[in-house]
Amino acid sequence: VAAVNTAVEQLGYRRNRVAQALRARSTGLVGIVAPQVSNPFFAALIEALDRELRDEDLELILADSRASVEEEARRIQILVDHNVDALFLIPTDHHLSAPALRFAQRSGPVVQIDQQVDGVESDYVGVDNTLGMRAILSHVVEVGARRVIFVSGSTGSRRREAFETEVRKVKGLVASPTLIGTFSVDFGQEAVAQLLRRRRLPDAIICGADIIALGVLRGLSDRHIDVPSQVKVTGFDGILFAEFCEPPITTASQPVEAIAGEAVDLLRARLSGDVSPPHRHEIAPVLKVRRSSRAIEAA
Amino acid sequence: VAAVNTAVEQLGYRRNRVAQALRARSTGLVGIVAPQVSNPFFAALIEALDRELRDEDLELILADSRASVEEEARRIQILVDHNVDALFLIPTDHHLSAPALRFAQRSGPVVQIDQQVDGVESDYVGVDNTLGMRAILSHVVEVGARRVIFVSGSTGSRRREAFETEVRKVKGLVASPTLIGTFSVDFGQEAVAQLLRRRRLPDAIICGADIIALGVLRGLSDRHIDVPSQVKVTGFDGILFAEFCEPPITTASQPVEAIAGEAVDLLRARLSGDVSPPHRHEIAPVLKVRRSSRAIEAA
DNA sequence: TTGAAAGCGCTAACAG
DNA sequence: CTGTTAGCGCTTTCAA
Repeated sequence: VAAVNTAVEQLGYRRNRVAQALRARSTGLVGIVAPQVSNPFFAALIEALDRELRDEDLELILADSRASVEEEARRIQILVDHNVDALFLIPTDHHLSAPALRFAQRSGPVVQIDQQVDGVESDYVGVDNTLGMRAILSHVVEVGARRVIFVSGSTGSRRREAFETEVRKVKGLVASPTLIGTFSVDFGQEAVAQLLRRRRLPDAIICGADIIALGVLRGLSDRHIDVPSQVKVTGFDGILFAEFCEPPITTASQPVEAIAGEAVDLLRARLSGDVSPPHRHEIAPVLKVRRSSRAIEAA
Repeated sequence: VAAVNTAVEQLGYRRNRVAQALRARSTGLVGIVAPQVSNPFFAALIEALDRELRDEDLELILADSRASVEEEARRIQILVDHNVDALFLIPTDHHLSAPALRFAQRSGPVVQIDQQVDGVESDYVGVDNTLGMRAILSHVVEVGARRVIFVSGSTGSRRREAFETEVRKVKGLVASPTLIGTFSVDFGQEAVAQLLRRRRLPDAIICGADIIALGVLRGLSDRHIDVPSQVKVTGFDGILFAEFCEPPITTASQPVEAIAGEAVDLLRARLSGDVSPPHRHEIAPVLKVRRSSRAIEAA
């Protein structure tokens, strides 16, 4: 019998995972819903999650929500229909994503990543935005900035709150009203245009994401405004390209591997029946100081 | 009865797609195996494929092969085990990926994207590398380059062949021996180090991918070699960040939406029973001339 | 037109 | 210890 088994399996028999899934009520599939796969930060995160999940014999079903709450809800519904064993969600909106998140939770474990929906009890893994903002702000004040402005996409609510709380704690900093748009290079460029319609440039532009900072740099360079001598710029996330642009961007770098590892650990625990209250895991970002915020030597 | 159906369904009934899949022998899942999700070109491609597939009621299972043939084979096996209805494959090696590709073909439609495996009959959608190389080479010769070198990752075989064929057709160009490494920023930097161990810089460094070009730029800038006045640099793919680096990189831009659209069209045809011989769809890239290859005004 | 039954491939449970 | 059976939820087929 054992011989038959061995022979048959070596002759290419593979058990049917669909039938298995029907019987066992477990597909071995995990969904991930992200606002934009082409944002290098999310792409890096997805790559890291994929790698972690491989060791668990779980496969990733990818769904891009295009930063739309409706699309997000739709994609979650579809993933749930496919009986994913669990779901990773990078919420699109800290408030409007709540119903979709709650719905997802009804059918299995959900781990929120990077962004947190307000007022919903749920597992979460992400970076500590307060620490990150504090590091960025104490750095820019150190290199001589006084007037600062925050520029971010609409979802970065926790990050925005962190900015607004921390900026008050740092002596000598004055914040102009925050500029909110989308997480895109284009918005970074547009933000510069908006800024220049005001009286004068701040000393530092604090961006909620590296891709926004990239656009800000381009907007400034198009107008022949030098970074860092005329204005300093910082990003957030630590994407590869923040290091390879000109000037390289100072950023709060998210430890993507650690986040993915922690997220999968949480998932594994839930899948093996852990019913303890939601965990919120906040991982410290790493401040990478680069030329975009360098102090001016001779004043 | 109809009333009951309506009522039941509105009360949250959803049919079980796993049971449906078992019965119908169709899961509604499509696999994609890519060498590196965090390469922005692949990320953009995956995003575009996801969008196209959404309209077909198909979901994407993502598998990163980490540019390893063994891992690629393993991931394909797993996707096949999950009964994906079809597979997109961005092969890791134009030769060594052949067994895995053949294996995948035995269990359903496969569309190769971006890279082609030699000697296997298979659907394929990608860019016309010959056209792209020709455009790049005639451009660099026009801006005064004479000695050129090709720097690429190991897989870019078609692209490399295109370079080596086309470079001979352009009057006035002389090619140094090609440098082959990996598709990464790091390799771009390393390639510059290797180049500088030789006697003298070429006039133009033709990179097989934008991310390599990014590394080349950094390697050159670290050594205070100016682009484009001392050496010209070109990329391939047209990733967003090729436009937002310094200097912006001249590149053969791949029309990602068109490629994804074509790939899904092919898939749809195969899924609805089309058994015509393999289609090879080569789409023309668009040359984007940027500062990294600008002619020097005053010679 | 409506309803019952069979079976997709698997595994847990139970009988021999 | 081995072998049979039932049933996961669906859809197709065939009968009433």
